[in-house]
Amino acid sequence: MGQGKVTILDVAKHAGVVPSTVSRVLNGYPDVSEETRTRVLKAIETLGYKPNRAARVFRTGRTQTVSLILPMVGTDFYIRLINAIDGELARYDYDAALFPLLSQRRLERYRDPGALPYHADGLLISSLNPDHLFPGGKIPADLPTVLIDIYHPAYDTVTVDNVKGGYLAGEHLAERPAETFAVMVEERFNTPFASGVFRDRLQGFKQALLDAGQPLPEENVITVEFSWDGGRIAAREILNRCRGPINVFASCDLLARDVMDELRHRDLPIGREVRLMGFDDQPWAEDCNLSTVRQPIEAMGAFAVKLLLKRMKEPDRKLTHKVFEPQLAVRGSTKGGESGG
Amino acid sequence: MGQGKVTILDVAKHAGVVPSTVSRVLNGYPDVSEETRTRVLKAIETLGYKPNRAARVFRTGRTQTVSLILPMVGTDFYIRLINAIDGELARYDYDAALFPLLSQRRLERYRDPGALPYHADGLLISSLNPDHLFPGGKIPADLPTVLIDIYHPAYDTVTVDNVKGGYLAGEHLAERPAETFAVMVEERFNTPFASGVFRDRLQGFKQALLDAGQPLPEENVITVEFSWDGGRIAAREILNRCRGPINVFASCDLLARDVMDELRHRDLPIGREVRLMGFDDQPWAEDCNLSTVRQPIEAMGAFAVKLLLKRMKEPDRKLTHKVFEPQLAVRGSTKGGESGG
DNA sequence: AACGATTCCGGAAACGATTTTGGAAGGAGG
DNA sequence: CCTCCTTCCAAAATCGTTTCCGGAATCGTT
Repeated sequence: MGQGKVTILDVAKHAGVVPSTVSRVLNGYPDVSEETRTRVLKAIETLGYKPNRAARVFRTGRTQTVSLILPMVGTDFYIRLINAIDGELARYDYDAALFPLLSQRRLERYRDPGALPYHADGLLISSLNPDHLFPGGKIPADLPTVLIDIYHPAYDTVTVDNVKGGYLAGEHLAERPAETFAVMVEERFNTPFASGVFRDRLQGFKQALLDAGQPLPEENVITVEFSWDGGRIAAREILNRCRGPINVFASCDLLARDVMDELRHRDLPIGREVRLMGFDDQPWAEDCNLSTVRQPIEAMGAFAVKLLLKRMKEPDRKLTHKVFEPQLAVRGSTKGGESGG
Repeated sequence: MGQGKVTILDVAKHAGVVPSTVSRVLNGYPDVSEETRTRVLKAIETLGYKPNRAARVFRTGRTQTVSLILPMVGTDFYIRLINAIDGELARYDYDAALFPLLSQRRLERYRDPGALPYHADGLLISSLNPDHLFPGGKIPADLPTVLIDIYHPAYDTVTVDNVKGGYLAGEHLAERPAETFAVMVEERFNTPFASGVFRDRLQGFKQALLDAGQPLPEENVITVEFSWDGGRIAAREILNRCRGPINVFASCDLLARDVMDELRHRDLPIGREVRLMGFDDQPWAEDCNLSTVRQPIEAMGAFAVKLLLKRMKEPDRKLTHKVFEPQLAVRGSTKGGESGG
């Protein structure tokens, strides 16, 4: 029963009350006697009434929805971020809608202020620079917005200190003297998709080595494309160039795993002659026994949600630029060879 | 200019016309002279008018949106599927909103017919069984719906013939006589997340071996949990149990890659003494030289979108159950050892 | 018994667009 | 000059809810 055309008016009529009373029941407002409440509830039940979301959104101007715009959904970073954000939003009775920027066409559609992502109470943007994303650098719709994993002076931002992360990795490896290499992922700048995190990690890493008096030669920075065997290629090049003890810093764990596979293939014991660090602390990094740098992604996601909700409540509050600290996760892949006591 | 509160009425006033005329201009309807059109357009420009999506949706009852509900977003299958669906929908001027079922809490929210995913013109559900997903098995909102990667008699469905895929793999390996193993991923049934694809693949595989007169012993089916090193563990067990030529069928490529890593670690030449097949044809399978079974995910996504749009146009059309054929992708990991000429 | 406060509910005006209807102006044809 | 058809636009109804206002009934206090 209920052909989907039942309105609040029908319910009101059936219960012998007026629409505003039904609305009060629906929204849990006070000023409704227990008796009328049950009568209305019963009418809703028997008529199979389902509130019209469009009408409600239209009237109230609130969607109880937050849109999350991000480059893609497939990497571990985004998976964890999505999980964290979705979970936190659910706690506050908000829905989350995901909008990956999977094609040029999509991106162009999202330049229209009337596009679906802006049909929300707030906006979370991850790893994308509004300056490059939108013409004029302004987000099409005027929504409360928080940026994640990318810094921008004009928005609330939640980032992790990648320079610091690289520095930690550098410090850690510098304690174990060896010929040192850094494997980088190629970033294409001047696109919305280059957030500069890899550059920052490398910068911190170099600085740490410099501070330790072991500056990294420029030719020891090996840049590879991000493909499934980029790390293998890099590993081979390193092993061709060098025989003694080696330190390798890979700017992300995926890369590190490929390097590790290649080393294992050559039966090189990891952690003694060759030491390896990743970055990200992917879920499998512990199983791999891979030393790495951990980003508190879950905390970042939760913080971003809370920040956005605050911004939605007080549009005029001053900007927040939260920077999370990465943490060193030392495991077997760098265990041997300390120089100091 | 334009505090975000400009309505169609303001535009009309400014242009010296009536709201309905502005609406006609906005929607490209006829019966507007070129002169008024430009006048209205100019008023829109100077006032910075942005149409109110909520009002439009409310009035028209159309959202130009399709919701995609799926278990998660991180695996290659879903990434490709999302890409395909998103791209196809964009071609028809539809927006796509993603709703991964990441937590129990989320799932419960989505049982409410007023939840965000149902605020759309149509619904795509991937890999989830409505019977287990929703109490009573009925989708909360009465929307045009197409199921992907799972069969159900009461809905339009788009699936791939996993039994056939397993059969192809079995046939292929049976031509290369050896002790044969199958590595399975554990599926938890009676949850919304068990679509049965792995079971189907194994069933087809067994049948092929049976038809070839080389039935697969039950103890040669090795079931592992889906974790990063499940494949390694399986590989070790297989190698412990058997010395001669070996055929291994892994029910997905991820598993196959782990098996491969373990074999490589032991310096066993893949493709001669040990032959390996995967399933899925992940993007990196070609680089790995891994024989596998390819699912036409892109075609499935595009077909599902077209089917949904048809269903939206004609709610009474008869059900479609489209089954796509998987294809064998023969590569180096199974090249050697044919028995026949 | 009088009075203000509280509880409960009805009436009606919004919210901002689309859609339907009707009619004025202008042109063509008899 | 009258009729008939286009072309163009105005007027008003409408979508389904929420919210504001106000009045009647009930309650508690003095």
